Amino acid sequence: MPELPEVETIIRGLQQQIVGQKIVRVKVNLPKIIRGDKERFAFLIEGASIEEVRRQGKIIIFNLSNGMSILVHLKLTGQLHCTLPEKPAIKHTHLVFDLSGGEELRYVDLRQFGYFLLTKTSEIFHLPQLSALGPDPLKISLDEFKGLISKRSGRIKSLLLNQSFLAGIGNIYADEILHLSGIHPLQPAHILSDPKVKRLHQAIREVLTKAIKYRGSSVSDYLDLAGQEGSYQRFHRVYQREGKPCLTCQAKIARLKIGNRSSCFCPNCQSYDHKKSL
DNA sequence: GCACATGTTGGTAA
DNA sequence: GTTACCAACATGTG
Repeated sequence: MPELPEVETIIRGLQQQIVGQKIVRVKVNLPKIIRGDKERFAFLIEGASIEEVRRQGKIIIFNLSNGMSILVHLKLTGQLHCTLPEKPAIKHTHLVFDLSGGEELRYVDLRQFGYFLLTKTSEIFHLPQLSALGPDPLKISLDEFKGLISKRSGRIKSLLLNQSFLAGIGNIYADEILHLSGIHPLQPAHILSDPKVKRLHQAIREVLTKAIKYRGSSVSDYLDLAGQEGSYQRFHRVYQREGKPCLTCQAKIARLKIGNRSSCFCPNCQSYDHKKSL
């Protein structure tokens, strides 16, 4: 479930708890999680210190003291846990870093879709995983956003999920953002009226900022570094609420498959634009 | 057991 | 470029 707010919560935890520590030892339980050179992965990072942790979109980047960087994508069910070594490893613990501070950083991933990718820090921006990402949804200006959206003819729901358009929004927040901005998920992007584009830009900031404040949404699996749930799911207005009354107008929340993803929305609150109103 | 659902994205084909 | 579909995988629900 980790989308931008969950990943942001995790990197803030990492910045507080593990930056500055040395990676003493690496245990790989499930090599397929490592992209690229599985054999040398542990060898190349043991002994290096973690100098910086940041994110780009949903990707977590660890910069190490030896000129290497680790990219981590949690995909659907990846989790990073920082715990004392005494704590028994839970099922699906695929990777363990022993840290000089005495704790362990563990990677747990039920569905095994996530990955760790080791690369030279100097080559990081040549990686397609990073270079293909669009701007950060919290940083893009309204004008920039207008420019991008006017060039896209696809359906707005799919566009919000497209990481090369904006990096970080996933299925939960796309549905919540569209509801807050009153836009139908099938709306073609380029014929949104100016006021709606402005509302959308605003809704993106509002939803993501508030979700970060509440440390993300724990729908089924997501937990933060300390194993704690987020609480933004309390504020979900449409996501996974098919058939329930809209919290704004009482109409029944509907669900559609759009681009193979389920989309929940209120047919009454969320309407289409035809680019006439300005 | 079966059918379908679940946070992501990468590859392929049209 | 867009779009649609299937793939990776484990588990839960009806």
